[in-house]
Amino acid sequence: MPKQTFLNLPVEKKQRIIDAAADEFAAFPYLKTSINRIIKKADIAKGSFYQYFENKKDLYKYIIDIAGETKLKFFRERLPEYKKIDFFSILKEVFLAGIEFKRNYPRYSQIGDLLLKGENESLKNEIYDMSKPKTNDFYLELLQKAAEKGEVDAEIDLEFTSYMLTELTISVVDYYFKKHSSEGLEDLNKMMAYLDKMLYIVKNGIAGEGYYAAYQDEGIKENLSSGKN
Amino acid sequence: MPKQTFLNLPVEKKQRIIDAAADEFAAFPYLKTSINRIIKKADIAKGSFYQYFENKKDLYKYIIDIAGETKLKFFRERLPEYKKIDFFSILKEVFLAGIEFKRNYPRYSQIGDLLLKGENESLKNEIYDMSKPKTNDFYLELLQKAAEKGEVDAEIDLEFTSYMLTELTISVVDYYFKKHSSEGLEDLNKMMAYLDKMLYIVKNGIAGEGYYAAYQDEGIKENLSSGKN
Amino acid sequence: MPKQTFLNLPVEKKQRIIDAAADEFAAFPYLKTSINRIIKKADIAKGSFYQYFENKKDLYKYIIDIAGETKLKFFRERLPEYKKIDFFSILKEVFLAGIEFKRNYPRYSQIGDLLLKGENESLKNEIYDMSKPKTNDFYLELLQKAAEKGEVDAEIDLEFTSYMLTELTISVVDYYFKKHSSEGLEDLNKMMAYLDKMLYIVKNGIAGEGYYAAYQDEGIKENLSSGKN
Amino acid sequence: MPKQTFLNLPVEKKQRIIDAAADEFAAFPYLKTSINRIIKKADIAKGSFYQYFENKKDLYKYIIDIAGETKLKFFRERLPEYKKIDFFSILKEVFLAGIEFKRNYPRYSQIGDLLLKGENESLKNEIYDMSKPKTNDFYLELLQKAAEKGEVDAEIDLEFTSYMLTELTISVVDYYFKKHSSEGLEDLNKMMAYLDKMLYIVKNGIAGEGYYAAYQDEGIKENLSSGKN
DNA sequence: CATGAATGAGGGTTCATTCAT
DNA sequence: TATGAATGAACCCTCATTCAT
Repeated sequence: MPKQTFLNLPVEKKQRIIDAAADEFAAFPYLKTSINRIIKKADIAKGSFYQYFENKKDLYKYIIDIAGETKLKFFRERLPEYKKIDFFSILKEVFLAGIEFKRNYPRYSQIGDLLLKGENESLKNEIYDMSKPKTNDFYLELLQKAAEKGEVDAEIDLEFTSYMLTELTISVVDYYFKKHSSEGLEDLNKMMAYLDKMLYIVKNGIAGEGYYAAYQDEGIKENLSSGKN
Repeated sequence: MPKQTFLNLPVEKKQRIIDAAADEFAAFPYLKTSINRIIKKADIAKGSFYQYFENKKDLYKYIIDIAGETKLKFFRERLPEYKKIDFFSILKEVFLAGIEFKRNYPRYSQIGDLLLKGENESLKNEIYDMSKPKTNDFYLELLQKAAEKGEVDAEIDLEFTSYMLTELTISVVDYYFKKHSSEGLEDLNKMMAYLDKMLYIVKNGIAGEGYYAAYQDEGIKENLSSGKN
Repeated sequence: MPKQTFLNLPVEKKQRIIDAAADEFAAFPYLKTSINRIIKKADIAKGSFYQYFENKKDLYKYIIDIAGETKLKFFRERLPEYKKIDFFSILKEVFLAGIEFKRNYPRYSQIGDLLLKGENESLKNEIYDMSKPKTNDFYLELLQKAAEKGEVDAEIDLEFTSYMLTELTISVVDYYFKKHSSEGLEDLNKMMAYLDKMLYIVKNGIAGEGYYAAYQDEGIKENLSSGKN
Repeated sequence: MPKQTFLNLPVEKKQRIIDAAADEFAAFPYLKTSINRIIKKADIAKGSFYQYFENKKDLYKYIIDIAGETKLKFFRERLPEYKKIDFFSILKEVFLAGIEFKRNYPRYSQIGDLLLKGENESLKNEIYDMSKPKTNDFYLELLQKAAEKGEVDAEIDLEFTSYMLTELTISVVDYYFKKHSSEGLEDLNKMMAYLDKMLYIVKNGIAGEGYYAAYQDEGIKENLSSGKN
């Protein structure tokens, strides 16, 4: 986290530095980001940078933190009421909010994506220990409420499921870009179609009638229940 | 891909270079890998390297390709017969084979992981266009056979589902390491427990009775069907 | 030496600065010491530092001075009476006191050692001109008293001899650490054994009977007397 | 030690680099030496430097090694015959040779001095493990021969004594410069006078008649003998 | 076809000191 | 008197690529 020196800076200068850093971290994978470029863009001296932050990682964590806070605030404002609609519809809303965030804060969103997919595992873990609660627990929270209302299978492992949901949500976006790369986020309909497919799986599963017909008596049941917990 | 000069090399020398490169790409995220270290380990001249490969990326793609081929071969040999057991049990076998591959070819496995999680998106896409078909279609193939046998819901989008399955499988391993970091792959039981949870979700979905009771008459059905094909 | 501003400081703050500086100068060779670290540890402002001291060297000299005074005071208190025992036994006492000082004031002792061995010759000379008298004259004083009592050869150059004694004393400790590095000062017996060897040489010299037998008539005598003065 | 790359260089270029490095290491304490200055003076690229040497320390060790070899060669050539004269006269010759070396190879001599007095203890130890045998054993060798001829007290610890002799020799020079700083080595007579004083002490010891008269019966003898071996 | 020396921009980081407030 | 932000040169080191031999 920034040194006091940075926090004491005039707002305008602070913002200049944050902007320059966000630009850089959104534009390059962490290992390729350059302090030199950041300070040049922010128009501060090299030495000053190290008066503000311990090192590059310190700045990075700070920007990640800002991005996370911004996202959380955005979500909280956009999704004030979960009560009226069912869990899977809420998931849809959350997803839409995520897309919207990507549109409104492409830089922060991009930074988060780069981190999430970052190859620097140890850095990632360090960041996670700091920020994970905020983002990951979001789904867990929703799941818990849904469980209370009986909207989800009572026996599933909520924490595990929330993790899978997170990953699946990301996968939907990835799949979209894989199939329609470079189209941007213009055609929301296609994206939503994929989301529906994903939600269908999560909701109903994919086992077909043939499966139950053929295997239901051969101890599969036990196998299944062991997966509940 | 390597230049002809490389292919003309004696097998022993080729292997030395491949080994050195695999070591390097397994040890560092791509952006941190160093040609200097590779040529030193392989004991070849700097100039020679550039007569064998266009550049670092060229070598990287080549190693990725080898890793992919090795993995595919390993799977094909280990999973010769899918006919006798049901689809979800096969998924389990495939998963186990993946773990086994990790154990037998930790370097290649590690390289694949680093790539998959690599922050260098453009590089990744370049690689994907080349190698994804090989690994990803594996699940698709299985799904298609399962569909023929009616083991999976007839209306789901097989390609999309195979993508989700791939991601979920990876997520299971990630979750395991997140929860039991540094335990290695020793305790397969814990891992398999997570796998069962994942398969349970994929098989049955997570919608609970409360969901159907409350929302079944409010047009949710349509929503669901739109998620099928 | 410190500016008046420093001397005006409340005792507690002065001490904080002295402590921080002593820590730093004991921990690093002078050229590697950092004002940044010192002010951080002392919790004073960068600007304040330069209002208290001219620069790093100024502070360094001041700390060296304090260390010297402390050492001298320690010795004077511990060795109040030289009268009862012979000169060489006093040397032993002095040596022991030195070891004791090392134990009681490891920081100051370490600073002195770093300075003594410091590669920055010009800095060293500057310091010496200031502080050497205090420590070096200690041996000279002892030697003078011993000379008066006839305990040492009447014709030796006392000043020169005191210098050699100083160096030899240091060498004994160096030799000990060279032979038993990392043992610390725990085993005083070994150290004292080396000291005895040194004192033996200083007391008796190392010339053997064979030397006198073979060369006594060949003008060696004159050579010897020329060394007395 | 240098990489093969360096050894393959044309003699002229190698020498240019060695010269530039020797200049630098003679001019500054190790911690203040600058690779930048060295490469500028040697007129080589920054990258080239790191093709030749691992790092600054690697180069430093190399230069130290060269200096040591040069000194040893110089001594061996200048002191071919120890047989005809007594041990203490040989010491004188050795000392003179050292002075002469200082005059002929002031740079190498200066580097050695800086190292010897260097405050960077760990670096020094590293170097010592490499080069100490060559220089320190020189005195030991002489002492052993002298012991065989009975020229030195049969019971002294030769290794310990050789260490003390080394240190005393250095101290003589230090003392000279302390008393006649900035006179250079012009007035050899003064220096030799100090040497004689030192040799006198080493030869005869400094105990006076008064010492033996007063303390000889009070168990001092045992103390002395314990200092022998 | 093999070689390996040459390159120099760029990396992140530390530093003692100044000076306006 | 106290402050602490600003400075920018200097530090060591790494890098992928070129090219003359």
